[in-house]
Amino acid sequence: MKKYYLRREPSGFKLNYEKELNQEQYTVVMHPGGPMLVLAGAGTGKTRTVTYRVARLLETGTRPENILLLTFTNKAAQEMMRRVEFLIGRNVQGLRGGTFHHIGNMLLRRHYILVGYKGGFSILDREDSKDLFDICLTGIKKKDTLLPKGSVLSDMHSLSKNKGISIEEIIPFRFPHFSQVIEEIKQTVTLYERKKQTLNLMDFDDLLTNWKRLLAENENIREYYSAKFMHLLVDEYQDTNKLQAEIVDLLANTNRNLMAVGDDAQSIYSFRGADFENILKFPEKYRDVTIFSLTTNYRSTPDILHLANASIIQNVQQFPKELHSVKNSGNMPSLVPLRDVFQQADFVGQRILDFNADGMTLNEIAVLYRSHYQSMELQMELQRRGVPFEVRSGLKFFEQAHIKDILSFLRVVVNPYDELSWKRIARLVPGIGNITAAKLWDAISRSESPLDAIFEMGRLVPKKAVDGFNLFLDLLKVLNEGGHENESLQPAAAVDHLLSHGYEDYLYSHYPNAAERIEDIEQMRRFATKYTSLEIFISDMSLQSASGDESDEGEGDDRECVILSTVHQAKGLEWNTVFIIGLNDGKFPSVRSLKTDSEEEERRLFYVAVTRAKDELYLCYPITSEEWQGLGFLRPSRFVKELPENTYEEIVVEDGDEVP
DNA sequence: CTCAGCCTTCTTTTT
DNA sequence: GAAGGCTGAG
Repeated sequence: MKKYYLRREPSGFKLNYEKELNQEQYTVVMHPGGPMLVLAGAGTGKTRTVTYRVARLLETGTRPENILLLTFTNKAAQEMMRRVEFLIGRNVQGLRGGTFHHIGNMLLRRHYILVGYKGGFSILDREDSKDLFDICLTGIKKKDTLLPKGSVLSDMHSLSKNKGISIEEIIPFRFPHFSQVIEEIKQTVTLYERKKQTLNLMDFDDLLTNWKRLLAENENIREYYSAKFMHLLVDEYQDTNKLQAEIVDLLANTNRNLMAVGDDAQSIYSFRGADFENILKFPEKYRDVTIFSLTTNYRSTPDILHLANASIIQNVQQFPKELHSVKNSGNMPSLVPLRDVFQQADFVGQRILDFNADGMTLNEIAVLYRSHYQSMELQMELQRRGVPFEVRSGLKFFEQAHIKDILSFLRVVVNPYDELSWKRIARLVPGIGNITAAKLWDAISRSESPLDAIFEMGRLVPKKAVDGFNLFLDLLKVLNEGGHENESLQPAAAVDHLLSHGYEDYLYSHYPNAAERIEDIEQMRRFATKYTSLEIFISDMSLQSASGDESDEGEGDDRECVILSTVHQAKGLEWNTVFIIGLNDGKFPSVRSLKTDSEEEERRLFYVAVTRAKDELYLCYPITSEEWQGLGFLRPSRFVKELPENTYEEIVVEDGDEVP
């Protein structure tokens, strides 16, 4: 169906910028162009400003395809585009927005030849990258050498790529333990790089490095895209890394209409190479920059903001700033010592029910924590009390074994030289383990046409596995032929076929929670119906950040529920009432980050958590613990202890007369 | 030599 | 609850 829109005259937008924005926001939105740095504190209407800015650009005649919006999550991008459309009252065709990885993926699928790749390359997620490193290690590792494991190597390599620091420089600095084996590590990395290229695989970092190479090494490409994207808007600039900043610089090359939005106080991704020097040094890099500050907070009560300000002020490295609230004073934030994690769960559960009884919807309540495992007791407690909740942490949807299994089948069809996927799916056949899978791969990798050759490999398989292997071949046959002939096999049909021709049985025989897993795959199938290309479907799945949930039009699944989330995933969101649990020294801040000298980053994380709350804030910490090592007493978090006493009110919790 | 199943260990944060 | 290591069965 084709839609026609009547072109409106510029005034047709009817946006009253002066009325709908405050003075600070208004100046940003109306600014003519050039490099802009917008320092936007928490809750100061950052999204609003960005979306109005985009609307304004469109209104003054910029075409949608000449605007690029780079965000931190796909969700943020979608949200912003949705709001732009709402503002101007119609669909905006051609407006580009997404994460760096997403846009990189999109461009590289168009220009893969220029970076030495073949079409249909697969994307390695964290675990794949780790597995591939382990494979590379087997060739290099000698008996007594103390080489790091694949997972460590993967981290090391990723950090080096994202920070633009070589391996030999980064090891003494971040991984001094391995200073003796730098040569071996370098060999392994080289092998890894080569393998990715021959197997037609890109890891997450390659989506950035190859994107940068594409722009840096090809003048015509650089000129084309930097001319095309007349206006660049980068959200969460404080969490970009060196590589991403370089890409932005290359893209801004021609027009220099670059608007970077961020808040140095909310930089929480340095473990991933984010460098908030990017934001601090932005003015040096762009001398003609105009700097804006948004300091009026619309979200939180003055009481909550007071506490947040008192916390962040203890950081040395920052642009000092103070947010002021426009709301009326409310309740003091509560500090709640609890006996142990069970009492903590009990307290939070009961408080939630109380709020709910007073008429607050559950959607306005969130519980935040530093690490996923801290939510376990609470999950059990909420279950027990019948409080619906949604967990937004832990294993991502697409990282779960059953999802990856399905994807691996699809991946070998698109990229027949995907070693990891071949090995993965081969091992699903009963009777085939690592050894046989490796033999199969060995034969596959030598063959001209793996998808044909695999059918001749029956003799490599042990007798007891033959039946299973034949079923496996049948499956592949359907997937493959459907794909080749006339592209009749749509992603959704492929998923469906896998499920109904064996994988369902596999799940039932291997997992007690097979039904849930099947439900997940069903959801994936539904999601797949939006795609006509396997290749695009697979890469989108790999880059999908949201936990697979709420991919819109999920049939009425927006039942009321409490959100449980890590602080990292809560960035950019807000709730009426926020509980922060597990505020103990060693947990939040975590011991590991204290060792690596990132206390300030942990404090920023605490700041992010606190500033999610609109009206009610609870800071909870258990006093004792029955955990394995440090049995006995826990100390309250330093972030709590350093708070001035006039910023909170302490609550004492006693066991009541509740009958179990 | 291969595989599967049971055991222990250990939980940062994520595109 | 998951992932890796060890052991015993085939």
